[in-house]
Amino acid sequence: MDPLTASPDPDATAAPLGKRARNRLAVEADILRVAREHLATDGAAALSLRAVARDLGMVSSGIYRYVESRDELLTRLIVDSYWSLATAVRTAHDATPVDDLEGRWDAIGRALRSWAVGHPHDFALIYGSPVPDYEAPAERTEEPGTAVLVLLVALLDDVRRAGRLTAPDRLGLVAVHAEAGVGALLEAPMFAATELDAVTLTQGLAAWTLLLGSVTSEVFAQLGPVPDGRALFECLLAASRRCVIAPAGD
Amino acid sequence: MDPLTASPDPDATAAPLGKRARNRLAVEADILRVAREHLATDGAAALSLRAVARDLGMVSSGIYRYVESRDELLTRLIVDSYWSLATAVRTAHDATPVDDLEGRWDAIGRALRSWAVGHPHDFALIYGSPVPDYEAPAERTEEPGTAVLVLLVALLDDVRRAGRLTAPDRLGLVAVHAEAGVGALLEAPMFAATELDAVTLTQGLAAWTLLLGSVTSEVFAQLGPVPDGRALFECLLAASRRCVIAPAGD
DNA sequence: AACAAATGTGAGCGGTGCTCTTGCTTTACG
DNA sequence: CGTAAAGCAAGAGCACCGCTCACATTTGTT
Repeated sequence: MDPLTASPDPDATAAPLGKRARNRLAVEADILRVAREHLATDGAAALSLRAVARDLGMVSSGIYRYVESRDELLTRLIVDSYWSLATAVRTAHDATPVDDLEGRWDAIGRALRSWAVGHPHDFALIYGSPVPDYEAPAERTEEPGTAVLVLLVALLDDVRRAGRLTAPDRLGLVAVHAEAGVGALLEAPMFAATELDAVTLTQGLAAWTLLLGSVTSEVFAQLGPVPDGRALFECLLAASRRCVIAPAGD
Repeated sequence: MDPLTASPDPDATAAPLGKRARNRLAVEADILRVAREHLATDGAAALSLRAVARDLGMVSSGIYRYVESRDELLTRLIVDSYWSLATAVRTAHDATPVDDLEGRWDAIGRALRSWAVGHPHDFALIYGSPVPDYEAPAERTEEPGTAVLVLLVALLDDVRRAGRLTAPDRLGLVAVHAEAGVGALLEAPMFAATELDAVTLTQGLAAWTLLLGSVTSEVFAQLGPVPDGRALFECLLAASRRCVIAPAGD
């Protein structure tokens, strides 16, 4: 089991960290590790605090000294998964030359797919049906949850700046609909450094929706058994790319 | 609660149907009705046979006379939802003139969305993350599950026949990838009456993936709060339509 | 050494899916 | 018509779950 965790450690307190505090961190890490194992083998719905405690050799009630509730554990796993995905995608993206726009899109898409295929349950945790009666606290998931989108927005703006944007009418986009649909979103801080308009953002959303839909469809086997998932994905990846980036000689 | 059910009744046995058999059918219908209510209010994961039995005034063990297990009840709900969705989509589609290709696509898309928005938990049951340790028996879900796809395939073939197909290179489709990805699928009986090739089918899958992704994204709120979901959907619907149907004057 | 905070422990509550046995009622058949 | 079979309601019970509480123990600090 890979560590999966890579959340940046904002407050690297150099406090001495007594024996007790150190042990607490270790136990918390153990809990998260075992929980991830259970998640990977049995899925989120089957995640049981009692089972995790049992695996760690502690009494069932003891785990509540370290984890507030099952939902809280789920939240930690979700945040963890978000970071894991974000770093995987970012790593792949950053390994591609900035001026290779198509390459950057493909890198993001392929990284997303391979992460999702490798961590299907984690993927389901963040992009699957929401767990009933549970809502991830926005203040903890917002940053990692939008990390991938931030990357996409930057790429989208680079495409615009390079004059490589696919013509919106190729997607049949109606400006007034796009404005109504996502215009207000452009006020978000995420778009502060960009010069994106509603139509372009909508193009980006179409591409992202197609991309995410491709991965979802494959991971959740929504189309039943497909001869070659990888090949099909390459086709859909190309289609999603074309939603935003026009072919070179155009 | 609308009946939701509309599965065709293939064997309308005119058997006398004694008192006992009649009661059994009534109880089974009651169970499904109450289960659907619970599903609509609390979601699939919170569906409890005990709670359903309690609502029906029967002892917890009694419900097992009518339902084999919780999974079996889930299967029935899934099949039910499939039929409900399929008839909603089919009804909307059939109300559109056959030669209005764009209209037919839009009708399917809008019907899908409005059904999903109106029955979010049922939608999650069908197109959400699969329930762990549970796999819907293919022989019971295949027919209703592919009903919508059958409709799309027919439309796709009509588009091809009308010479209105979007040029595949607009989607950046690579023939060899498409062949590897979905070529073998064309052997399925679903495509018997059509003359579709792998590339065209892949186009259709791209369009469907984008369409389904749009709905999923909205119902599961994957993008967070969006100003106007309806307007955004119209944009993505148009984009998905353009994956298969070229503009009229082309 | 003494004290308070952090931690470990086990019992217990109400909930779940599911099985089994015990009677009772309805149906079907000789 | 009577009897045997099949269907059914009811309850106890098993193992699991999330979670709480009172209590004992350990630990770090004053």
